[in-house]
Formats: sequence, structure tokens, C-alpha cells
Amino acid sequence: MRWLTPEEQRAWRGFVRLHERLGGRLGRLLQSESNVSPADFAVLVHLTDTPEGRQRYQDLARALEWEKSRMSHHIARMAGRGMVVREDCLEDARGAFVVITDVGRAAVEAAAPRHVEAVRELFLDHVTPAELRVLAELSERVIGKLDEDVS
Amino acid sequence: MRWLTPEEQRAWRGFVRLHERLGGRLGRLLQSESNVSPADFAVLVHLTDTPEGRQRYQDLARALEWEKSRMSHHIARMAGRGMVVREDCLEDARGAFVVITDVGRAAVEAAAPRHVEAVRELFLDHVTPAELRVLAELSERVIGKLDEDVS
DNA sequence: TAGACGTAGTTGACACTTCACCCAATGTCC
DNA sequence: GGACATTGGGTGAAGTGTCAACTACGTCTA
Repeated sequence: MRWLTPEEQRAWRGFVRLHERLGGRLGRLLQSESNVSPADFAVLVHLTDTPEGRQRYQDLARALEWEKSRMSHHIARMAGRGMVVREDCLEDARGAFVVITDVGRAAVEAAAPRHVEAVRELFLDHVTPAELRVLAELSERVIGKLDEDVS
Repeated sequence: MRWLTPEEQRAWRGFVRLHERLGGRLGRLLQSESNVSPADFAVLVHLTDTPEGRQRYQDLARALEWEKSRMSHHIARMAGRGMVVREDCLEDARGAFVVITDVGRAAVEAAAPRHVEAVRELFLDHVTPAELRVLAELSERVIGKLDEDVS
């Protein structure tokens, strides 16, 4: 059996740990300063990316890589807090839309600047452009391989 | 307000998404093929790293970067499944040890080879040694900065 | 040595995720 | 146009994580 070499371990562990740490910090920051969970924020950002501020459940689920059940539960909770509303789909009676509300829009707009600033402060500012390029390429390549595997 | 440049976005999004995807795949693999959750696996691996197969709750929590409460709940559940036992600490009556059982040992040993193989197949095989080095260095540097910030 | 403060771990309530299953609408193939 | 699989989404229960409060022990200091 082929175990990991020290360099492989170092890179793999570093990668995993870095994400845990950064994710934790950024998440707590969103929560405490803007009263929005990372999951809420992700949903809201994706909704504001569309011109109408609305998206099909499934498209949203694919974009966020969530299971449909998680999407359903989470949107129900967000709807309860007034950040989004559910809307039936006329073309396909099975389907439904998630639509961002004014409350939701206000929440993203309040949270986004601080979040971006934190990403910069905690991550981007400590990484060179060359490293960033390597990271981007590597990520895209590996994600591409993961996608191939499924098919 | 300074938004992210396209290259910054590409790297940041890629990084986050890569971790989500890889984590998801590896986690589901552990769960389905070895009947061990990623969290269980992490605990068991850390325990087998020590000669006695035992560690203080707090040390384990620090190593895994879990909150003490999560550790307490999770160990209770794992104990319920017979993978570990709780043991009182004689030197410090407040403290306690987590000790791996034979069942736990068998579980890691069954799961580890397949897991390592998957990390290789899904990640390491698609990344050059040079990229790996960049990733390791970058990760360690940024984690170091995160640690400084706290102090 | 009494009080104050810190540390190790626990607990319960609540929020979130997953799993397994349900249902209705749609597609497709004969 | 009827059988059958597929798709889009919902649901309840069980598993998991977080937060705040709590117990009990240890340590420091006046």
C-alpha cells in the first residue's frame, strides 16, 4: 500500500486545514457582524447574480452543490425570516422559484463589503499573484477531473 | 469599496469549490465503503497517532480544531457505537481521556487504505509536485497569519 | 486559607444536514 | 392514449454542530 509522502501530506493537510480555518473565521464574521449564516449569504449572493433576483430551486442547488432536500429546508427557514419567498413556476407545475425580497437584498448589501474585505485581509493579502494563478489553475483542473469521473 | 479582481475571484472561488467537492466525495466514500463519518475518521486517525491510542479531550479538540462541546457530544456518540471509551484522568480530576477500542482500531484500519487511495486518485494525481509545493507553502503562510491575528 | 479567577468537560436547546421515502407533473415509447 | 421511468420538489426523523449556561476542579494571591 502506497502511503502519502511527506510533501504530499504537507500539501494535503495544509489545504484542508486552510479551508477549515478560513471558512470558520469568515463564517463567524458573517454571523456576528451581519447576522447572516454562510449558507444564507451564499444563497443571497447567487440570487442577486440574476437580473430578476430569482432562480429555480434546482439551479440554485446545482450552483451551490447542495442536495435538493437541504435546499428545500433551508429556503423554508429563510422564507420564515423574510429574506426570500417561494414562487410557483408556470411553465413547469412541478417546479418553483426562490425570489429574494427587499429584506434579503438589504442583508447581502450590508454583509458583502465586510466579507470581501475579510477575504482580502485574511487570504488574498498573503498570497502572491503567481501563487494565486497556480491555485486557480490547479483548482479548475482537479474540479474538471471530478466532473469527468461522475459521467 | 474594492471588489475582487477577476483573477482573485477565480482563485478564491476555485479554492472554496475544490474543497467542497473533494471533501464531499471523500466523505461520502468513507461513509459508504467503511461506515465511518469523516469526523469519526479524523478522531480515530489522531488517536492511532499516539502510542497508547489515548488523548486528552482538549488536545484532541485543539488538533482537530473542534470546540470542546462538539468533542464532548461526538465522543459520546462514538462511545455509544463502541469505537472509543472515555477514561477519567488521575493527575487532573477535571480532565478525561478518549481511548480507542479494538473496534475503533479495526474501523480505521479498514478505512484508511481506501481513503488514501482516493485522495491520490481524486487530487494528488492531477497536481504536479511544483504546484503541490506552492500549495503547501501558501497554506502554511496563510494559516500562520491567521494564528497571529488571534494573539 | 478564603476568595477570585481560570480550565476541563458536560448539558440542553436549538439550528442545520442527511437519509429515506413520498408525491405530483412531465417525458417517452409502444 | 396508457404504462413506465424520470424529474422537481417536500417531509419527518435521526444525526450533527453551536451556543450559552453549568459543574467541578485547579491555581493564584491577598
